[in-house]
Amino acid sequence: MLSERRLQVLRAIVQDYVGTEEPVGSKALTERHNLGVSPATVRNDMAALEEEGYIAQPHTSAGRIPTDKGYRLFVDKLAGVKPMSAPERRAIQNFLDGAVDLDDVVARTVRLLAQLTRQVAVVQYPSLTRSTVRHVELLSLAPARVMLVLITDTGRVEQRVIDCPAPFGETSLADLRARLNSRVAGRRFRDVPQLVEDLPDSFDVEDRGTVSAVLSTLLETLVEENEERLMIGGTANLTRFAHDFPLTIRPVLEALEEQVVLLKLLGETQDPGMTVRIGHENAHEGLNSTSIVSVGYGSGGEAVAKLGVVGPTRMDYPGTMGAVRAVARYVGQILAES
Amino acid sequence: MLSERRLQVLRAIVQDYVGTEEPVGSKALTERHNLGVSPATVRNDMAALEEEGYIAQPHTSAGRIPTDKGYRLFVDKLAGVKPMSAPERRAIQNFLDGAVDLDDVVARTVRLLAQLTRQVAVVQYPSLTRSTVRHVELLSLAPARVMLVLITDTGRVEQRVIDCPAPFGETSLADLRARLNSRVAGRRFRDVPQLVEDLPDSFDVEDRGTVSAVLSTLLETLVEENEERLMIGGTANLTRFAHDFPLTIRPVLEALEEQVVLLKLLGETQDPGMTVRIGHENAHEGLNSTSIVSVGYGSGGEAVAKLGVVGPTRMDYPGTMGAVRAVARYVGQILAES
DNA sequence: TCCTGGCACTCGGCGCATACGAGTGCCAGC
DNA sequence: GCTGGCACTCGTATGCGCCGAGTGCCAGGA
Repeated sequence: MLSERRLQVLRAIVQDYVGTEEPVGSKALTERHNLGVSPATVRNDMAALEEEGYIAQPHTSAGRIPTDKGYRLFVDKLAGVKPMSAPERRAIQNFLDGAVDLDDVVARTVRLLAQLTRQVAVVQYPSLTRSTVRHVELLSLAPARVMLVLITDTGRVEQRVIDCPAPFGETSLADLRARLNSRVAGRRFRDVPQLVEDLPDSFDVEDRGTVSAVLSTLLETLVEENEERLMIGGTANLTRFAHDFPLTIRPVLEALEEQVVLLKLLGETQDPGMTVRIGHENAHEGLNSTSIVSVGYGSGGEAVAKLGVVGPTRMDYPGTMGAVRAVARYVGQILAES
Repeated sequence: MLSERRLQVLRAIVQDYVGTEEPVGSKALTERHNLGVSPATVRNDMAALEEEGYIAQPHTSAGRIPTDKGYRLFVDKLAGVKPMSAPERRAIQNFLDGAVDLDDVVARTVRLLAQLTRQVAVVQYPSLTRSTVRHVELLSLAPARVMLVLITDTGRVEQRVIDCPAPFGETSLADLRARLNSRVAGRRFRDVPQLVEDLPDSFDVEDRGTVSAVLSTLLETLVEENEERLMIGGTANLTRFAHDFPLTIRPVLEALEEQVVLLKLLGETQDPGMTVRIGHENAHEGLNSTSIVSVGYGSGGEAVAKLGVVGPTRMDYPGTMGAVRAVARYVGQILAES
C-alpha cells in the first residue's frame, strides 16, 4: 500500500507530465508543488513508485513519466472529473441547439468535442437496437418497384429500393402500409420480426411474394443498421503531439478509418457510464499509446450509443472526462426534445 | 519555346522525382533514361529549365526538383492519363456493385479511391441542384405534425418534420401528396418553386396554412441541400510522406475538416472534366503543397457532383488521373442503374 | 552551332569527440 | 524517517572535418 504522500507525488508527476510533456524530475516537482519535503525524499518515493510499476524512466538519469498503470491509478483514485464552467456549458448548448436533423446533431457533436478537448472526437450514431419504429413508409416507384422508408424515434431515416417479383397495385401497397404500421409503429426493433411473421398469409396469393420481399428487406435493414456508424473529427489535433510521431500517428489514423475497430472498442463495455481505456488496455495494437474516454448517451433514460475522445495517454483526464460527460448530457437532451 | 529534348528532360525529372522523392541530378538522369546525350548537356538543359522556372534547386549543389509550373507543364503537355488495367477495372466494378444505398456508394467510392491512389480521397454527395424529384412523401406523425420525405433520382433521401398551424386530416394529406407529386415528380429542383407557387390557393382555407408550411419547408430543403456534403477517406496515407511532415500534414488535415474549403475548391471549375490543381494554384493556404485531381461524375449524361484525390504535388499524376477517371465512370454507372 | 569531357568549387549530411547539465542513487548525519 | 551532499550516468547540444553528389564553366571537337 502506498502512503498518502506517495500518491500525491504520483498525482503531481501525472499533472506535470501532462502539462509539460517532458519527464519530470524530483527537483522540479518540489518546486512546483509544495509537498513539504525535499527533493531527496521525493526521490525515495519515486524509487518506490517505480518499483511498483506506476512510473518509469525513459532512460537512466532522466525524469520519470507515468506508466499506463500510473495513469490508471490516477484516473481511478487521484483525480475527479473536472466540471465544465458555466460559460462552457452555455456554449455547448448554444452550439448543439442549432442542429436541424440527426446528421447535423452528430456532426455538431463531433466538432464540439474535438474543439473542447483538442483531441480526436468519435460519435456513434444512435443505435437502432433499442430504438423504436416511428413509421414505415412504402412508395411505388414503378409497377414492380417499391421504396421502403424506415423512420425511427431517434430521427434516423433509412431507405431501400425493392424489386418486386410481381406488379403490386397502389391499393395493395396502401393496405400493406397500413397493416405494417399498425403492427410495428412504436415497437422496438428487436420485436419487429415476430410481429410481422404472419403478415404475408393475410394477402392474396399473387401479392404474397412482394409482401415477403418487403418484409425481408425491412428485417434486413434492422439488422444491417445494427452495424453502427461513426463520425470522427478533429484528426488535425493528432499533430499536436507530433514530436514522437509519424510513427505513432499513422496507426492511429488507420485505426480511426477502420470504424469496425473503434466500434468494437466502444462496444466492449456495456456500462453506459464513463469508461476510460488507457494505453495497452485497448485491444487494438495501433491504439496502444492512446487513451479512449467514452460514455453512453441517449434520449430519455436509456443510452442508445456512445461518444468519446481518442487522445494520447498523456492527456488531461479530468478535463477530458468533464467535456465528454457534459457533451453527452446535452446531446441526450437534444435527442429527447426532437 | 523549349526544345523537344528539354521537355523530355523535364518529363524525366518529374518521373524520377515522383519515384524517388529525392532531388534528381544530371548524372542519375542520363543513367536512368536514355536521352542520348551526356550529363553535361543535360546540365545545360536543366539550367535553361530553371531559368524558365520549371525546376528549382532546394539548395545550391543539390539536384533539381520540379516547381508547380513544372508539374503544370508535365500534366498539360508531357503526360497522358494512364488507363486502369483490366483487372483493376474489374476490381472497381466488383467493389462498387456491392453497395446497398447512396451512402454506401459514397462510402465505398471513398475507400476505393483512397486505396487505388494511396492518397486522400474526397467524394462529394450528389448535388440536388441538377437532379430531379423522384417522389415527395408526406406522413402524418400526429394530428398537427407532418413529416416530409424527399427522394431524388440520385437516391438521396431528405426528411423534415413540420409543425402545422392547424390539424391536418389524412384526406387532405393524401390530396396534397397526390397534387404535389403530379406537379413535381420528375422535375428539376430549380423548377420546383414556380411549379408549386399557386398550390395553396386550391385548398380549403383552413388547410392553406399547413400547405404553405409544407411547401416552404420543401423549398427550404432544396436550398439547404445545395450546401453539399463530402466524405473523406484515406487520411492515413498522409503519413506516407512524413519526413518533412508534421509541418505539412497539419494544415492539410485542418483543411480537410473544413469541408467548406474543399467544397469551394471542388466547385471552382464548372467544367465536369478532369481538373488538376497544383500547389499554389489552390487558393487555400494549407493546401499549397498539395495537388487536387478532381472530376465530375453523375448518372446519365450530366455531372451531379465531383470526386477526387488530394495528395502531395509530388504525385503520380498519370496514374492518379487514371484512377480518378475510372472510378468516376463506374460510380456514374451505378447511380444510373439504381 | 551544339555537344562533350574535364575540372574546380559549393555545400549539405554524417560521424566523431567534447562539454554540459539535469537527474539519479546512495550515504552519513540530524 | 527526512535532509543535504556528492559522485556518477547519460542524453543532448555543439563544433569540426571529411566526403561526395552535384553544379557551372570552359575549351575542344563534330
